[in-house]
Amino acid sequence: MNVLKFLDQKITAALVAAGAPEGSQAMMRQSARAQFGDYQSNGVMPVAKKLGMNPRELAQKVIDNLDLGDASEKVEIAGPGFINIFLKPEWMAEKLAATMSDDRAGVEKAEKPQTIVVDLSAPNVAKEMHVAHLRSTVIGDAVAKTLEFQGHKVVRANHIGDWGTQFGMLIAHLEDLQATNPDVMNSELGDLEEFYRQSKKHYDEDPAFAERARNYVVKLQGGDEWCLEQWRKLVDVTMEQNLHTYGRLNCNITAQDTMGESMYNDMLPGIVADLKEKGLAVEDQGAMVVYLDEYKNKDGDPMGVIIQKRDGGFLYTTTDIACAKYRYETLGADRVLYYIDARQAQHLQMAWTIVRKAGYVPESVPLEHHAFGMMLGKDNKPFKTRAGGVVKLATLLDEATARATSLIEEKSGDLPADVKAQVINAVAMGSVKYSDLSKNRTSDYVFEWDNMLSFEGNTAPYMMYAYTRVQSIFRKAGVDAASLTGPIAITEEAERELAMKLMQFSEAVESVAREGMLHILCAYLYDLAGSFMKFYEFCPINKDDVPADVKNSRLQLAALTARTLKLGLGCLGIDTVEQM
RNA sequence: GCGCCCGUAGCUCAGUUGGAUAGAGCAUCCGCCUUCUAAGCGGAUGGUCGCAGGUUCGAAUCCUGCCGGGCGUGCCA
Repeated sequence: MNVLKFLDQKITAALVAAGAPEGSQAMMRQSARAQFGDYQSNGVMPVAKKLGMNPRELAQKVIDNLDLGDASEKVEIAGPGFINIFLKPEWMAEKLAATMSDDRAGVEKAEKPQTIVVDLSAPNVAKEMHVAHLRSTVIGDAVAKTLEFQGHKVVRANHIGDWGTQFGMLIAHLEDLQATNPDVMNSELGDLEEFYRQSKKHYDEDPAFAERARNYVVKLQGGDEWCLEQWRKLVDVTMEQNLHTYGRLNCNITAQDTMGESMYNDMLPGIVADLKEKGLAVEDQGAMVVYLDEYKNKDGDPMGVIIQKRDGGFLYTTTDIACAKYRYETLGADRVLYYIDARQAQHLQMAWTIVRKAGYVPESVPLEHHAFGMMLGKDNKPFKTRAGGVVKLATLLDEATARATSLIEEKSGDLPADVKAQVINAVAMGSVKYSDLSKNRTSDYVFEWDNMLSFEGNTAPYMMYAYTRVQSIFRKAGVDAASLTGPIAITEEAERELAMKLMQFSEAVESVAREGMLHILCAYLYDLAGSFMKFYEFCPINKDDVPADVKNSRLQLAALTARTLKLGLGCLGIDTVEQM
């Protein structure tokens, strides 16, 4: 169940019964401090002000109209008019005992399942993924997993950069390489970054090569078979590598999810014609332009967005307009989430403004830009290596694996080889992902090896470790977690704290689904694991002097902890292991 | 020039959309393994929330102005 929602409904009703206007908010929150109870309502004060009442008097009237049944132990007014709610341990115990038979750990299925398109990852063809791609990939996939857990139909849309003028030089360069080595696709293209660099260099230094490249651009756009074939090779070899990386990262992004820029080519002429017909686009200096009053240019005039160049070529705004249209019309999206760099915010807003004006996607279908910040170096400036380049994502993952290997050799060298390999992988990939997921996605973040590959404190291994401790308890007890029944008793403080955390899983999940902020789920799981660690220290289970009923109760709390951690980490795309 | 974003402990970051005494991790220091895995637990140190005003019962959060940084701003994506 969702305790917050339950209390919010009760207090809201009581607030209205106490004379507050319809629509008043209870403003329920988890309490900031233990002394303020488990939950607090902050909604009385604003209402009292509006009504010209004494807030504490109104709070009292709210309490008089409040019926929480056997859920609360104490409800008190504090400070200027807060209402603090202390839940009854017996009530919590009863709810948790009921959750034992729920393999979703208390998270309800969505009332109205939606089709949600998640735009994510978007690597570029003929380039390797670098660390900046981590955010879009990992966050997008985790949100997708969370939404799927809620029962929504999710379409992962991998908007790869597979079109544009750069393909002329890439095809020309590929042609040259193939002339000397017919098997180049299978051998030398292992390093795409180098391939791209070489072709760019050639393009800049050799006029004849550049001329051939430009010619290929025209032919490619005109649908030339040979050019398309070369282009397809580049796309395939790139995506083969990227799919391998997704697999390493435990991201469920497949070949079927690849929906690159090129996919919308056929739609573009029709879009431009339609916008012109609707009077939204006009010709200016040979180009087709949409003027938007919502945005101003340097001179303070409405900003013009070019949707078709003078030479007839299209720009990425046009593609993004077509893309939004496609996702609504063809994919049947009820909601579209874009995990894209914050720098593209204005561009997306403009494209969507046009989409709305043209009526391609109704207002009832939200287009949400879930932006994230840039990657910075230690000097707080945009991140670059000493050579001015980028760190390849594969390099980061290799380094993580190497570090995890030496740590696990040191700490658990005697694990069977296959188990050990599994643990190394889970720890390495979990750490990298968690370091990204646990940060508020809207802010820039500093790339630091040690920080990103840390295995101590607020990291994925901490939670994985908590999980293995539960498994260890069950191995020692010789009990099957699934077979447990009977009453749960909450008496110790550590039990109470853990029980409260266990009941708040659904709140974290719903928050993620609403806002796409994974760090909220990370923070929740870290709190949960922390509560369990304390419980583990202070509430023994497999000890001779522990009464059978207490042991049975604590085993259930442990079992629920494991289940919640596994489900929660599952939403993040982080694996659990049985021992480590 | 205009627009958007950012500035919180030595470092990396939270701060539930205006709530109570600003919290974690790392680092530093002190305790805890013959007791279910010490990748852990308990405790300590560490803050003029960039600066200055304003709004109100209440501001890290909202408004204004500065300072500092980043990004974007018509024919790349």
